[in-house]
Amino acid sequence: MGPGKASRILDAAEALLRDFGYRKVTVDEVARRAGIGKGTVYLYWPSKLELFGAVLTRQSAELVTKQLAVVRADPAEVRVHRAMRWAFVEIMGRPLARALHTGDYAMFGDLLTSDGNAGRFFVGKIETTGRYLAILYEHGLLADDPAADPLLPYRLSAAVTGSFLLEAAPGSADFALAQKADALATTLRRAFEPPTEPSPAALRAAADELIDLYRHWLAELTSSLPAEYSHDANLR
Amino acid sequence: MGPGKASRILDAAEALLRDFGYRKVTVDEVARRAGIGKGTVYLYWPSKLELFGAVLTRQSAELVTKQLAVVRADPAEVRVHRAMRWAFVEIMGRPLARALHTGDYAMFGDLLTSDGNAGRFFVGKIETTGRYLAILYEHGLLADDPAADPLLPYRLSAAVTGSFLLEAAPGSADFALAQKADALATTLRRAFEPPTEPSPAALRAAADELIDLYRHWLAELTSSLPAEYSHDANLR
DNA sequence: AACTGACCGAAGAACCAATCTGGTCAGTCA
DNA sequence: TGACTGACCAGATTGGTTCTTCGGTCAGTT
Repeated sequence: MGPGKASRILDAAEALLRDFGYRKVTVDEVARRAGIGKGTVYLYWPSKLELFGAVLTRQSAELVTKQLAVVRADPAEVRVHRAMRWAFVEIMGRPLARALHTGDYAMFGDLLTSDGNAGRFFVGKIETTGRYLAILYEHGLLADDPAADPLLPYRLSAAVTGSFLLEAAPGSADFALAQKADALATTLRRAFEPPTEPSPAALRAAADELIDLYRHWLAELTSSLPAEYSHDANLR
Repeated sequence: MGPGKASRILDAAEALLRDFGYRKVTVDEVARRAGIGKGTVYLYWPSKLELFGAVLTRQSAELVTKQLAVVRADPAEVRVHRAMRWAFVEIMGRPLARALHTGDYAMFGDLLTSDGNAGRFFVGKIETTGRYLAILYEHGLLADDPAADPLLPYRLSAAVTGSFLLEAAPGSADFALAQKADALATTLRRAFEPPTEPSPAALRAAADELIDLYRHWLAELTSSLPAEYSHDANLR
């Protein structure tokens, strides 16, 4: 079987969103590009807002799926500085994810400001980050105990955010993306990880737990997507 | 003698800028608040843009003056994590500086986007940061050699920027300002400073050089302000 | 000589008619 | 029968026009 109808609609919506932004894209345009009638779109999503919300959710699901594969291939990728370095490069390579993380909200219009939509999206991310840190500390991959230091997620967020938002500002194009990713990794390794190199066993154990965490997160993300996305091999 | 006329105009412009933003404030309003005629404003500055540019320059000069005093009182304040912690708290306590650093550009309108104005302002800051880092490394207060690592200023900027910009986003009000400042300090100390505690002699030597650097910077800032600001005791 | 405020043109606000678009639903098609 | 469609509607948006405001000037006042 080829891609389902829902997927084709999401593909069309995603391409148009990338090229013209939420406001300039009409539901009719999306339908025509997907080769269907406008009414059909409303058989799958109750509103334009939900449709494009699904585009973002799918994008997130793709990212999590890919990171899952990366960690499976190399357990050392669980380490904060490796995971964030990977995420930085990956996100910067995706126009949509990039715009989302560099604060380029012109592309999204009301899509994010309208409450409820982006809310759940970010909350899931914050929760997952908290558990991620707990797993790392448990296996000696984090310098500070997240349970004893409630500011740790904030501190990590602050350390990472700068790299993303500087990408939006001009004058940061002086360096290659890989260099900036390395800079972020260096900062994170020193500021959040223990000075000693982790053992392969600890990495393996942490990776196993993280994979489980990501699989649950992925299940949650795909649950609000068309059914065909719930059959991903990673969920088994 | 009381405050000069130029100062009173800047005071009026600053208060109105803080309360209503660049676009909503008229030159006539500034003049009336300062108790003078509109034409008089144009005897001191050639345009509205330059007038409000001077407001920002004065704000910078105040910050540098204050930091100068802080470093004079305690040489340990030259250390990256101390200096940035101080700057973070100080800037967040000043509505104008805060808006400038949290990306709240609604307050500034064309004031920053119009080329040439903000350009020089930020360039001076970048140059000074570069020299600041060189001084620190010279006295063993920095883990990496800025001369060998051209990305260091970028890396520091990225690490600091996040703290400022998270202040603009909602949901960061969960923690006290002092806690967030401490978080920033911790990240910076670990990511940029050597693991060993610096000697008082090194701090003293670095502080002396930094004070000199700041005095030159201050002279540069006040040179584009009305003459009365050039007589600051710190410039002697 | 320092200062002022009436005045000018350009930029922006306010208004309104014409157009567009999110969402619905009666009807078509397979 | 049920998946699908596109004409239709009301509310939002746009574009064009008029009216107002404001940055900057300068002849005149103090």
